[in-house]
Order: sequence, then C-alpha cells, then structure tokens
Amino acid sequence: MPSGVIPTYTTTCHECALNALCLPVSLCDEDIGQLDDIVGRGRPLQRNQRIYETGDKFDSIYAVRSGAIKVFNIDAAGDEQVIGFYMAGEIFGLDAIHDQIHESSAKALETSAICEIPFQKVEELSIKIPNLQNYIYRMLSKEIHSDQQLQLLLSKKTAEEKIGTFLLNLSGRYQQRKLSPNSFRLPMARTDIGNYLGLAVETVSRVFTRLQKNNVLQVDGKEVSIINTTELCRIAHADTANPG
Amino acid sequence: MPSGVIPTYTTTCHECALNALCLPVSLCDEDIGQLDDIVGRGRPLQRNQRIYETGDKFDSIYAVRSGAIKVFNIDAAGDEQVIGFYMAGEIFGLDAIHDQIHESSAKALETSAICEIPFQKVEELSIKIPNLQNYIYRMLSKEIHSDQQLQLLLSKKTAEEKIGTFLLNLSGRYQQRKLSPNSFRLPMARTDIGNYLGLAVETVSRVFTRLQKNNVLQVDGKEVSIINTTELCRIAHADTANPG
DNA sequence: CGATAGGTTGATGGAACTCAATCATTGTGG
DNA sequence: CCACAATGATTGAGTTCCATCAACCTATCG
Repeated sequence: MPSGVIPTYTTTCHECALNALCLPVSLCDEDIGQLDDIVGRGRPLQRNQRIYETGDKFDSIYAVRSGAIKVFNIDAAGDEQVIGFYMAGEIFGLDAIHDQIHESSAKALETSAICEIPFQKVEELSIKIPNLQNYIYRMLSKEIHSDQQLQLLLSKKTAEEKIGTFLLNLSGRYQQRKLSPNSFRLPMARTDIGNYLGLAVETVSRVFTRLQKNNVLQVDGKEVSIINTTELCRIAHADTANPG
Repeated sequence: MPSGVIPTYTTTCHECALNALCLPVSLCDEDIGQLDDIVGRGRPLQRNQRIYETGDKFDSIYAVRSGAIKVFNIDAAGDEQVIGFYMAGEIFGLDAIHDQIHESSAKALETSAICEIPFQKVEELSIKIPNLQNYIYRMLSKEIHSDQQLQLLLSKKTAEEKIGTFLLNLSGRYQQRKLSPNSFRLPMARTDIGNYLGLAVETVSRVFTRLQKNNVLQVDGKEVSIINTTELCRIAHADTANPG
C-alpha cells in the first residue's frame, strides 16, 4: 500500500496510533491482522452526523479514531438524555449486544472518524483467539464498572462535585492519550454536560464561572485549563486526578 | 444421587428452578452438564454475611439462587454507597472482571443461597461452547444497558419518579420469577433504597406514606402491595409496568 | 445583517436535605 | 422473661441547593 497519501480512513490497526488504547495488548501481529480484516473504516463523519439511531438493528460496535461521539436516548416526551461521551480509542455501542437492537442513538459532536467492527465477526474471531475473548469480557466489564461509578456520581454528589469529577475524568482521558491533562477543549456543549450530569445548563455555567473566579479553572468557551488541580480534586472529593 | 434429601446447596443446574433465568436457553444438556461441573454451591449465607469485599482478588462471578444480595462501595469518608440489588436468578460480580480486583463489596440482605462460578473456567468453557460465549457477551451487555437506564433515572427524575420506577422494576422482576407483581416483600431497608436512589431515608419514607394516602400503594413495613398499577406507571413516567 | 443557537447572569420558588424528636421493632444480657 | 439498648421507620420544622423563568450577550451562518 502506498504511504503518505493514504487517507486517514484506510489506516490499519497496525498503523493506528490508538491501538495501544483500543486493542488488547496481548494480541500477536497475526491476530491483529485478522482483526484488521473485519474492521470497516468509513469516511470521516461530519458534526451532528448520526451513527445509529433508536430502533436500528445492531450489527457492529464502534471504535472512535478521532473526534468525539455522543450517545443518547430520546424519551417519550421527545427530550434528549445523554448517556455518555466517547473519545479517540474508546469503544461504544456495547449496550445493544444484548437484544440486538439499538435502544440509544449516537452522533458525532465534531468531525470524527470511527471504525465499524461487525460484532458477529468479533464473536467468531474471539472463539479462535482466547486473548480476544478475554479482552472483550474485560472491556464490557470496564464499561459496567465505569457506569456504576457514574451512578454514584449522579445520585450522591452536588453540582460542583459532579462538574469537578467530570472535568477530572476528561483530564485523565486526555492524559492517557498523551494530550495535556491541564488544558483541553470540551467537545460537547454546556447543554450536553448538564444533561449528562443531571444539571440545568444554567447551573453548569454558574459552576464554571465560580470555579474560574476561585482560580481553579480558566474557561474560555469550550477551552478549559485546570489551574489548581489539587483544589479541583478536593472539590470533586477525588483522591487523584484520574478517577476511572 | 439420592433425591429428596439433597440439601438445597447441592442442586444441579439441571434441577435448579431458576435455570431458565440464569442459564443461556440455547445450551444443550451436555453443555449444561459441563457448566454444572464448574459451579460451586456453598452453604446458605446468613443475613449480612459478606461474599466479597473491596480489594479482594476476583475469581468468580455469582448467581443468586435464593434471597437477595446488596452490592455496594465504601467511599473515602467511610460511607456506604449502594450500587445494586440482585435477586434469585441474577448474576453479580461482573464489574470486577476488568481488573481482576473487586472494587465493590457484596453482602446478603437476608438468608440467601448463591452459586459461585469461577470465571477462568467460564472463559475456558466459552471458547469451546460458542453459545455460552454469546450468552456471556449478552449478559454483560444487558448489565451495561440497565446501568445506563439507571443513570437516566438518577440524573433526571424526582423522588416520586425514582421510587415509582424502582418499585415497578422490582415488580417486573418478581413477575419474571412467577411471583406476584403486585404484592411482595422488600428485602432491603429504607436506608438502602434511599442510598441506591440518591434520596434521604426521610424522603423515601415520606413518598411511601404519600403513595399510600393516595391509594397507589399499601405499605406495611417491608410488605408492599401495588393497589393502582396504572397510577404508579404514570407517576414513574413508564409506559409499562416492566421497565427494565 | 437579521436570525438562530449557545452561553451567561439575575431573581424566585420549590423539592428535597438536614436536624430533631418520636415510635416501632429487634436483639441481648442479666 | 423482661429491661434496655440498638437499629430502623416515621413525622415535623427549618434550610439550602438547584431548577425554572427571564433577560441579555455573543458567535456563527445563510
């Protein structure tokens, strides 16, 4: 394959800078090659472009290669309910394996690239590659664990604690990606943050303002800098900057 | 094996009344036999007896055979944070697969019996039995999905909506077990319910009282009867009595 | 350039938390 | 077997955090 002119959306798993995050580390080159063969890499998604919607048949899980994805429900009243945000190296769509129908929807928050991974193929392959099966089990378990942590956040914490924890969580995820943990751009709107955390937009805005006044954050639109990590950890009631 | 005098805790999966709930329906007799061989069945647990604790090494997942189990965290301040309740036919401990350490604890809410299922054995067996692998994937996915639904409950709903949804969820689970969906005993304390739903105990108590005054419920300690299911559904903003 | 969406700020009310007292139930040791 | 402690549940009073309503600002875009 010619190099240099390869559009992003044809990179292989071998070449992908994210494979340390996205792939089981214990797979050998041959195994990765087999995985490679089943992964579909479409063209980049535009902002707001849908990946799947409520009611769609489930065929694939998805890995984010660049950009950010929002997963959400639309309730009976037509209101959006944000379930989660996924960034480069993370995998989404796992909740639909169970009944083979998507009960949530997913859209790109910004220009994004994703890998489509047909789940039937994953199942077949994971019979042959025990390490892959183990990886999938652990990946699903990790999602369960982080969803449970989020439950605690949502049910017990104040607005400040929620937003502090949310920012520290994002910070940690950026750090894992070798990006600055102290200065980053929020891919989602204030509305989405509030919706996700169970807060009114106004509350999100007010907390941002307050944290800025107290020299904990520097906020300029979607650009956020964490000025005082220690204080932010204290506010979030987190022992470390990387809670989950 | 002699029958009639077999203590409950040596029943096989074949004989277990819960196998329709707990086992993948698509397993043949031989497959079930293999699963049977790896399942440990200890003696019944007393109320408050621990199954695992934070920090314990992860070896097994667990199926509830009778009684009810509470899974919870203890936070830095020493406070308990309830993650979930599990009843007969349900499987818990799935969140620890990921890093092989239990980050939560589990205890019996009442006299209970559980099956211990060594996960390593499950992995080995599920390589050989594709239907079992598929079942585990779906089981994990189902847990993800229900955790996400709980997130929406916790972040967006009022106290009445939370308790209404909680009761309807319990009701549905009793119905699945061929028990009355309209009259049952809560295995957990008010404190646990409040903790789980992110409400103060007093609020739980007040909502119960209010729902009783409005002839939606009949409450006597832990005995609950749903008098007006339609109204309870309306309160919970659920279309059906079985939301999960 | 007006229109629309997203974000901030202020004023107000209410749902639920906290504190406190009482009642009910369960468990325990003398 | 009963007294008494401990735990759990209920009810009331006061307080607070956050949602709601409303106005205004800013940026993006056709």
